Amino acid sequence: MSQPASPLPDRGPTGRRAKGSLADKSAKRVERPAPLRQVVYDAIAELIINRTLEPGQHLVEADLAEYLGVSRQPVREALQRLQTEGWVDLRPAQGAFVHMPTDEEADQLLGVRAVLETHSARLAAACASEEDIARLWELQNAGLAALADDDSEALVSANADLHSFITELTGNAVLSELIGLVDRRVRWYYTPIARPRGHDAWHEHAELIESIAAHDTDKAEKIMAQHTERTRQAFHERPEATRE
Amino acid sequence: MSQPASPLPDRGPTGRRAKGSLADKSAKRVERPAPLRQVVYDAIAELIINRTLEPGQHLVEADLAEYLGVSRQPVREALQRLQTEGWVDLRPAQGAFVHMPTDEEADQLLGVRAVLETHSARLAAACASEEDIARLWELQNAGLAALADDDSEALVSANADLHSFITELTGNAVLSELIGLVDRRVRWYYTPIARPRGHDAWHEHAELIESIAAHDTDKAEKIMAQHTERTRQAFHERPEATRE
DNA sequence: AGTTGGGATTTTGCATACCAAAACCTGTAT
DNA sequence: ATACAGGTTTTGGTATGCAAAATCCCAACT
Repeated sequence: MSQPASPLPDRGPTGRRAKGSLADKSAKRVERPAPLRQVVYDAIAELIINRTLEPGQHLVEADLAEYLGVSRQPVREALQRLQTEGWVDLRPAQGAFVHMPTDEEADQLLGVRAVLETHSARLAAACASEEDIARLWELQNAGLAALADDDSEALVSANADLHSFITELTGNAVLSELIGLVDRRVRWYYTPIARPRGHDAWHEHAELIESIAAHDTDKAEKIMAQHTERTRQAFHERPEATRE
Repeated sequence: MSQPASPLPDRGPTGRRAKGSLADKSAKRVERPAPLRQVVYDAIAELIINRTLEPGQHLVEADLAEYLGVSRQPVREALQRLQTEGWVDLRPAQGAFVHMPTDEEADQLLGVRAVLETHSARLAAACASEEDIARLWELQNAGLAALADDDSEALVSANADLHSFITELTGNAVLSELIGLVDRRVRWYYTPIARPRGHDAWHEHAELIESIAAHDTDKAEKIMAQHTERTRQAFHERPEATRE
């Protein structure tokens, strides 16, 4: 045998799209209707995040399907993706249960986030362009506005936007994807401390952006390390009332 | 409305398993037959790793289902998990294509891996017990044996075992899960350089284990940073022949 | 040559129906 | 209370059907 033949029927040449005549970059595809499983995923995730579905609750496929007006198939697929991303636990032969967050897990997530974001800040400082910096200040101002309005939800969202833009600056797709995953989960735990932490956090953001603008990698790294570590501290010192 | 009522039928109390009478720790459940989707996942992943299915190849659900002797459903579910873990790309309305690894992506993966493993080494050095150390030396010897046998596959496997045990030492489940994900993908790219890199790598491992045994967190961190960075370098200097 | 256009075919995405095995629930007898 | 027996629910998987979308193929046209 000269080479391992595929056990699957031959489907012709593997690499389509061979010659790139029309611009490869900025390939803004035609708008495609989102697959149903994606819509279902978003819907269930939203129900979990806003606590409509409580931690520990048993999610019955048939019930979800009926409630959302779809069949069991997309619900099953959504639940499995929700598992891989930590929103639900899938117990064999028993089904899906809304994940029960523990303090220990939150701490671990915040720890991993700190490491990834710190590295991300260093890379971002190394390669941010002028317009990137401008965009950073825009996002910073959006956050300050939310802070002034005392809008907790907008604050969390603005924070996520700023951090996620920094990760994109790194040019490391793998890194930003990973941070995105961790951040979305952190956000769930984070909401209760967003308000008290807000003032300090956005002051630290300003320093961070300045060091990125100056391409001072060491300083950016250091500030982000402090920033994420303080968020972690804030979580541990959060008021009793927000604990389940 | 006093509290957001669940839109789903009431299924009684949410938290089963309330009172932890029997030991919660070391809960070694009854052996359960692996779900079919898991078996299918492993099978397809194996076919991809050993290059039976080539990068870029179009995977047709029906063909895979027939080949594996199952229906389309478990194949679909496996393919979707394979996507979230980077093995295949799922294009809407077109199906699954074996992921085509690029040098850039490999570099990004190795970069993220370096950050995570470095942090992991620090934590491991902080909290490794005597028997943990003993186990580390066992794994180290297994690696040296594979090196002596010039068994490339065993070498990659032993390397993965050692690194994965170190991540478990951290006691950070989130961290070890994430590293596991990244490592499995790195392994794919890594195989071609395992042999030349082998000798140096296992020498570095010895230093690493020593510093962990001495609970010297700074040194462990530093050595792991060098170790992973050198692996990254080795990848860039790999022989032409191994490039696709 | 090269490109355009229009079916025919294939494949996905989802719905529906059905079933065995496992887990759960309940009531009764110990 | 505990244990047991039987009925119900739920999962996990199979099979099938079908509309929409993408692909492929081939002939007609510059």
